[in-house]
Amino acid sequence: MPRYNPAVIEPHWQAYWEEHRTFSAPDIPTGDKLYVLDMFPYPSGDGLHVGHPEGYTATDIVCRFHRMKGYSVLHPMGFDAFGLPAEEHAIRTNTPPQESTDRNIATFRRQLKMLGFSYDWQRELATTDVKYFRWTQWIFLQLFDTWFDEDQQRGRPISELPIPPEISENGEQVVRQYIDDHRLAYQANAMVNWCPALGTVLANEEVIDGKSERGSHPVERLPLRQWMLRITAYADRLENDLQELDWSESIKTLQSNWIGRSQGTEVDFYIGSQETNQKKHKIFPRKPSDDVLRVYTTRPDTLFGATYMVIAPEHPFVDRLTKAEQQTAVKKYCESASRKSDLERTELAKSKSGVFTGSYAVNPVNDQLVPIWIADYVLVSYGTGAIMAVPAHDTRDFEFAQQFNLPVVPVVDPGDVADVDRAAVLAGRECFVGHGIAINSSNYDRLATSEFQNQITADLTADGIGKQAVNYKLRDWLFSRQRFWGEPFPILHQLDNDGNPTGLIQAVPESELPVNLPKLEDYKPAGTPDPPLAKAPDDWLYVTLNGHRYRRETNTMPQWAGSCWYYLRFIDPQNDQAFVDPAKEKSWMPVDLYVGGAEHAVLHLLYARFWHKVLYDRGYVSTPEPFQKLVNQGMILGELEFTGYQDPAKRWISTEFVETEVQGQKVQKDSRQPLQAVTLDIDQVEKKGDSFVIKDNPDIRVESRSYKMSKSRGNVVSPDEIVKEYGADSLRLYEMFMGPLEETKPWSMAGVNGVRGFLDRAWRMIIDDRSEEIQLNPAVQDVDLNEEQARVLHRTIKAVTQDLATMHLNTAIARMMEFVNFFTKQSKRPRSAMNQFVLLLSPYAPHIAEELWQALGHDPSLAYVPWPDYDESMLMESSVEIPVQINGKLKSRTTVSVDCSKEHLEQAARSDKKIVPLLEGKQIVKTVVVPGRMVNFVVR
RNA sequence: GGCCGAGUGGCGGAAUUGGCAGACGCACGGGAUUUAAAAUCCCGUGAGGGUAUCCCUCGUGCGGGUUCGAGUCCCGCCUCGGCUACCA
Repeated sequence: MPRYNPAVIEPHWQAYWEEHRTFSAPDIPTGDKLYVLDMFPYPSGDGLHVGHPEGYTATDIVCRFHRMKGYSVLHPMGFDAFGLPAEEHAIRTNTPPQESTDRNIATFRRQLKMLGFSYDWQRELATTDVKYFRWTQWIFLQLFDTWFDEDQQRGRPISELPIPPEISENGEQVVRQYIDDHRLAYQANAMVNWCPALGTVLANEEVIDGKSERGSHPVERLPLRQWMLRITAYADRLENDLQELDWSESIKTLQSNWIGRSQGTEVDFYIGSQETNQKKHKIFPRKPSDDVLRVYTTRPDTLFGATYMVIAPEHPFVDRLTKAEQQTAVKKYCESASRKSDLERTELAKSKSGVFTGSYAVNPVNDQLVPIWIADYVLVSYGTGAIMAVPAHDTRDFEFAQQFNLPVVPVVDPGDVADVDRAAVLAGRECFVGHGIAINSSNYDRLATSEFQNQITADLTADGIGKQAVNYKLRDWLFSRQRFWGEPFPILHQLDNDGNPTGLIQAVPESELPVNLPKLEDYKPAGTPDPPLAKAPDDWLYVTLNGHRYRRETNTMPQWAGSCWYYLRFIDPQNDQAFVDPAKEKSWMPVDLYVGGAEHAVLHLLYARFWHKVLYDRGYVSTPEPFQKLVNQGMILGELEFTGYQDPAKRWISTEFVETEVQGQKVQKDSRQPLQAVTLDIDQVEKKGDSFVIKDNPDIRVESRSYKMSKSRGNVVSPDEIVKEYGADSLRLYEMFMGPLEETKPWSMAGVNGVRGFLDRAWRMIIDDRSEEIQLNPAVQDVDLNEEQARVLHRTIKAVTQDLATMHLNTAIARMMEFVNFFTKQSKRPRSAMNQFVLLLSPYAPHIAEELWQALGHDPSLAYVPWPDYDESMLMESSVEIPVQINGKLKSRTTVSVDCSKEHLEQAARSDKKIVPLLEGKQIVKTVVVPGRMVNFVVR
């Protein structure tokens, strides 16, 4: 077998590594450690996508490199296996979801092994393993057992929660309620997407435009008892601790924006009877009293411009504030609002909607009566669910005021600012949201916005009608799903003698874990909002503990749960005494490099960091953050496509006359006629100016771009076909050669063929492809390197090593290609250089490298052979070509010795035969000489 | 609407961070080998032009600026992509 044949050598070396446990990691690292983690995949029925191996290959290269550098490397893989598709499959086929999950995992495992990743497969786990989710449940119990101490800014055991006397004097029931209200895991009523036609509760992503994704049935919003996690308590720490992390600034801003901390002021507007008017308190009450409507604003300086108020349709005061004559209208409005999805409330609503309650409140700063409206542009879940509306200085309020003819009172003078029509603002005809100088604000007039804010917040605080407040866009985490295929909650609901819930809850004792999923008769939806587990057999559902009868919690945890801590379990995957051994945890954590798709940039990473911080506060982990360095790989798109557009009469329409409608339909700009997309072949088009046009009709521009890979577009590439045709090493190499890891890049089959060509050439550089047996190419000889060969070798080692350290894997491959191009032309190829090259190549293309290493006469494996060193002195060339410029324009090049002095270089440039005539008769104003770099004469 | 990112040959992308734009690969063209093809090897390949084995001009989305010198820095735009969605 003289030719490079990946189909033979790849399975051989995979079997070798597996048999010899080449990549098993020690329990405790010896010497330097490196923990490199891939975001583990959801094992879908479609198998691996070429997007997966991109990040996996990059991390594998880093791992293989560090093993050769002498590090202890932990590089595990597992499966995030709970999830909706498996449950949908179970419903359709009436088979337990475990079965399809196991099948899919087997496919993923096979595909991952086929790509030669150096995972320690002994540590493989799936979130659906009972042995794993036993500890997911255990961590939930820690969250349940923790309260957040605001003063100390950390989570503490619930047993240390101080109980105020006014609580404890009301008896055990009230105390237990108080305690439950302070846990990090607590129950609340939250809205769910209930679909009566399907008889099930849907996840947000299953709802599209207010209809179910499957079957397009109407979806209602329904309040349901849910488990929540108090992530907002950790919001400030989650934001501040980002600073210490080696993550890209854009991901940090993304998380920071998601947390969305804003500082503002809470203000009470009096809504009681007119006679008493507003009361002033000594101190601002923690919970608003019944006769006030509390609002949150970031612009307390605009209080004098508040001309009306708005409460959310779900606000608890809706009924109280609705006057008899408005009853019908309000009821109708709130009902229609409850049917709207969040999306409909925002994007699709081109104009604002709302209804007047009939009630008024008193503006505390000027005692004016302002009408209270209900509108769905105010969200009940943010701030206090009520706002003071300042149409002159808030675009949303302005739109609403225009719609319903409400007064606009300007209170901020913008002054002379570009793009602002000051006169229009002062006349209330335009809205201005910037800072300026106060007007129409009594004795606050003439104050600058920020001074005003400080001043009025102090004054409101002194009067007990306001105080500074902080709000977050981040909401508490809705942590339960009405689904079967998830971790059961280790929670019991106490029942009274009649079998009704008492409202008291009880954690399942740690010794009773795990709470496994029951076997069900069928997986069909119950037809009620009850979770499927409510249909479980009684011997699962009902529990007797310490003489009480309990019913198990029937909600399950969301898919995020298992992925919140898997990186810890990989450190000690078999431990049945603890979720992770503390000594092992301390020696391996934190994760040194975490690579995955940007789609998890916010939620997964935020949730995992939150759990980690709770575990840290409770002393179970040693680092405040789990992932020290994070890299987000870019998306891999399908092959480049050319698309032309035709109208119904099959006439071509150039792209500048094509518009996209909201639903994605392409239409002609003026006539709004729908257009047909036609895929064109590369040789039907040509480049003209900035765009591509139809060759036979150069006035017609066409679209040229790559699209996301999707089944419906039919541009999905499977790793299986690439490995079959080109081999795993070619796939790995191509994915790295495509471009920078973080960038979005289009797939190209021709590109895969190109890197395969490189591996073929590398093979022939070392192996005699004419012989029957594997034997060395006769050009490979035990000879010393000549000066040039040594320079090329050491330059390659240096470049490849440095590029690897900075994860510029595409240019490292280019350097190795240059090496092969050079040495292929050498009639004598020193064996030592070939050895070094194979080591450089091995992290990228490990199978061919092992094969070549053996052919060069070494024992397997090269996985722990020291990484080549380079000698800086070998890189030096004796002479160097220096560009000579006149007025910054390149005019000539001159060759000088590498250690040439500044003076000498200038002299050489000045006397260059092309430069001499150009300088003749000119006055040299300035000469710039950068030794080893360039010379520039500035002349007049 | 907001935030983030990106615009360099026919295509993917390089460019030591202000110093020879287009490394490397693909595609394409020419040649060698071959009965022929595949494979392989060699040469060429940003655009335009000229007195054509040599030389000139232009050129990194557009318009300005800083600098001896800008793909790289600053200001203002345009286009595309991703995320997000009335957060008061």
